[in-house]
Amino acid sequence: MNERPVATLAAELIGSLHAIVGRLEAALEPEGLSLAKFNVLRMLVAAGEPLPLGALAERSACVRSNITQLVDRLESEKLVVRADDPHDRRSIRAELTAEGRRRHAAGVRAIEAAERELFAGLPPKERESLLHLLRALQSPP
Amino acid sequence: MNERPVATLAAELIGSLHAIVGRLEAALEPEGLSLAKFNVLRMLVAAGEPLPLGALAERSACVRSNITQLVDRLESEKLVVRADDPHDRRSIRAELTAEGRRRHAAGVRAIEAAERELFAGLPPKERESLLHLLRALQSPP
DNA sequence: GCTGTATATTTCAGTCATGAACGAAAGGCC
DNA sequence: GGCCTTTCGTTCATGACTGAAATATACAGC
Repeated sequence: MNERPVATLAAELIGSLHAIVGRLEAALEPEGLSLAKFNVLRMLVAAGEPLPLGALAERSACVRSNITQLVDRLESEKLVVRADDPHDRRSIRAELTAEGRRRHAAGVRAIEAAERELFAGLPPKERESLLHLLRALQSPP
Repeated sequence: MNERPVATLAAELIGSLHAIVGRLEAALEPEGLSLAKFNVLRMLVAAGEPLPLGALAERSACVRSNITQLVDRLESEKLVVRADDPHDRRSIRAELTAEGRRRHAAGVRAIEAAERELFAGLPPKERESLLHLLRALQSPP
């Protein structure tokens, strides 16, 4: 007779996850970064080379126009530059600047500290469980 | 030597949040509602009476200006109306319209279906575990 | 070589969110 | 009554995100 728990669960999940995002965002803020901007820098560092905007959109699981604007902002802060792709004149690649690398490094430090603090109260075994449970939610059998 | 798992967990949490929100949002979309708008309607129905915008902001854990705009949109769709508070001339209360109630009811049906589907693969016991783990994350000991 | 179709980015309009600054009203205090 | 501070809602600027429409280039098939 109790239809409520499911709804309560969803609301709480969203609330908890929202709080986590907020903490990470707060950790990045002193470095002048947002999670969105940091993620773009992170992908560029991981790739080790300039990436076409479409690739960034794909890896971020977001729409292309979002990346256009995100890169606009990053470029206006001189963290990346837009560079032509010599092999495809439609394509534009985002390339890290030296300052972009520095900010990324600062971001990594900030976010790792925040994550250690965030997960400090959760033993590794329980972290595993949490991961499994969340994954179970995403792939309905 | 492996510093990565923590970061992976956080990324995964954020991914899950996005996935869950996305599914609920998609369920609401055919009814012409977003999660944000639905939540306002939900609070008004739960309260059983018109609520001051400040109260809505507090219960949504968001800033007041956000509610101002949300109520602007809801009002332009004729789902709520702004009514003066006779006891406090600063205060403005959001009041459900008949259409607002109908849309809320439709939203409840849509979102409950989506939530049942979302949690179908997760036995009740594991739902509890998930909740406990997330709560443990929020209150560092 | 042209034509059509697909791909890559941008632009624009709209939603949802934040924070600072503002005007209006309420309430406490003397 | 007249001040001072707080509270309430709004406005404005900005960020992050979406989806539709426009533009430019690439490429396959004829």
